[in-house]
Amino acid sequence: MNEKKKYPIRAVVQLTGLSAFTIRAWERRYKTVEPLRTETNRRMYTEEDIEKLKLLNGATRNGHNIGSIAALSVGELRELITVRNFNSARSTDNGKIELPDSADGYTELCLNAIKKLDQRGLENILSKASVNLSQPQLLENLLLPLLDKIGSCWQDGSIRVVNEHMASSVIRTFLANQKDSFRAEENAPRLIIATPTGQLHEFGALIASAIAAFEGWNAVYLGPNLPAIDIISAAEQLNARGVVLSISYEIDDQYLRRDLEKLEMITGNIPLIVGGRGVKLYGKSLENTGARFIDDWKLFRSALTQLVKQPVL
Amino acid sequence: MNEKKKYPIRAVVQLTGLSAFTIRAWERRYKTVEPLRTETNRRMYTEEDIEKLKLLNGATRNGHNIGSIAALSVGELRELITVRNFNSARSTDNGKIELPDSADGYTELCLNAIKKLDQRGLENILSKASVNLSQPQLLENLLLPLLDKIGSCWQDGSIRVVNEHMASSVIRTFLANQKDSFRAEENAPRLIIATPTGQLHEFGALIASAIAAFEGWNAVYLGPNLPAIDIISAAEQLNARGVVLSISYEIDDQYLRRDLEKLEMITGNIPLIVGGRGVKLYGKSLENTGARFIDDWKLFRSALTQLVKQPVL
DNA sequence: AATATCTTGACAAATATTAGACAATGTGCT
DNA sequence: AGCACATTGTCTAATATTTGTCAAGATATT
Repeated sequence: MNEKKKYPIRAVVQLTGLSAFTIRAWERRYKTVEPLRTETNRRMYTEEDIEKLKLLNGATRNGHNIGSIAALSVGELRELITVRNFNSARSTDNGKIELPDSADGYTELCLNAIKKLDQRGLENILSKASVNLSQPQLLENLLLPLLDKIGSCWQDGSIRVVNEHMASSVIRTFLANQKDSFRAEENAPRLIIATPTGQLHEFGALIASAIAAFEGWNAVYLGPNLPAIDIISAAEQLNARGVVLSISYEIDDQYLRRDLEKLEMITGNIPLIVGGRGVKLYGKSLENTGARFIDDWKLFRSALTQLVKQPVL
Repeated sequence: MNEKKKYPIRAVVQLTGLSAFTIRAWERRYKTVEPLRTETNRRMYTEEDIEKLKLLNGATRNGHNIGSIAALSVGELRELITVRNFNSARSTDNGKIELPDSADGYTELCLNAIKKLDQRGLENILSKASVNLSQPQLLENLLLPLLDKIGSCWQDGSIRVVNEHMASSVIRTFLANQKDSFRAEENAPRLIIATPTGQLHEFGALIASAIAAFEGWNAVYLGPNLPAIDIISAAEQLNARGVVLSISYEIDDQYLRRDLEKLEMITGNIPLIVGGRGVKLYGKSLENTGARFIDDWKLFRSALTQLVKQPVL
């Protein structure tokens, strides 16, 4: 009953990040989308139109030229983007693929907004970035460096607690939404993501959730600071294909150590991936669980795709 | 309780942030709302009228033409504003959950999803509820009772930590998005919201943020667990019209007490509202700050509208 | 008496529309 | 390399529509 939601061009501009000029030019030249018109000749777009424009925008940012992809369907476009992303190693064109479209620039912008306590501004920048950068760039070239910088600025006193907390809050919901916007099919393989006891920083886990969702997993994010046993039993209850733990603190923690050692008996046949800066400290405690250790996000992606291929036991 | 309270146009202006000119023009041109009249022909608006106007205001800010959305129902408008994740056009609306009529029904559904660790289900129910319930109902009749129940279930052991954390995580981003849906004008009066040192539960503050945004404030949510001094200095830096602190724990905390006492010297002329269950414990520490104490959400709403009217010092 | 609200009509700023132009860039051909 | 050509985002100009704001004059409220 609600299939008749229509959006005027101004809303589309806000939603896609494209300029109205561009949208109209694309329509005129390539018939990308041909929105219905009101009686007074105003364009009215459907949600599907908008989705297609978003995808086209993403694809062009990644080096495709609009003229040759304009005719593709939404499905084909989605595939185009994920495929591109899958084997990002291929560099047929002359290095232009790297597209250093200044994720750094965004990082600076974000940092400024944070220093000015400009919550709204930070939200806006992130949302702009999310349409102008590819998902891996967004996470690995913008958010991770940003979180690093926030950390160091906090330590050298150039930002205060409030700034740090405000930023955390915004980034946290941004990441959660990021994950939601890539919802997989209902029956996609499930992945459980959490941070174990004593680990309060949940950014690693949130980023992992977003990546997993992007890679087509049905990612269930349980939250920070959870006992290992509970995590595993949740994984069993949900019939998960894998479990991801994020350990960020680089401080050895007796509790956590003991907690992790318990995993050994429970982990059963559910593959376990452990990632984060603090991961090296606990290698010994986890050696009997068959856990895979990862301290690099690219590795995480490939570990996920491996996991997909693995037979279900 | 057939509270047929009626509001004159002056009140509607306060509550919606629209000008009286605009409200009348909308009525004349698009029949947005057609309030009843007194015997002397003055417009008298119902609460539903006001909500619709608020929603229309929000939708126009999101790029919609007032002319083309004026005829939509309240529900359709709420749906229109929830732009966040409509990426998934393949939402598989298997109407297998029939929509409850009351907020209580939704609470039950949510609790079930939480017990089953059904993250996606919980998200879906909340998002459905947000279009079928008014904003006050959503917060006060669904989320608050739900949080209470989660708390008691957790204590009597009928749900575990994972369930509680998963729910927190989902509800938290839901609330943050709820706040974003009602973004006010850039120059709307600013309100700073935070929870002081030692207070980790941020739900109260998040709900306050959502309410404030709904009431037309430019709500800046700083985060949980912040030193009072930092909160106040942020308020000054941002030139805020008010500060809201949320104190949930009902355990007396020496640190917090001392921290709050410092507010006295800094609070200057920025009105301070303190709310939450734990608020009674600290009355004495705050008595010199002119703080207003609030332990009821309806009171919070009215306190906000009072604050709007207050002259800027 | 001062203020608030009502109706009607009107204005002006903002925004959308089309067609065409331009500059920057990439591509292909010699 | 070098040169013609194609691609593409941005922009102008002229026109039309949308929409917030207001003035004037009447009536109501405080």
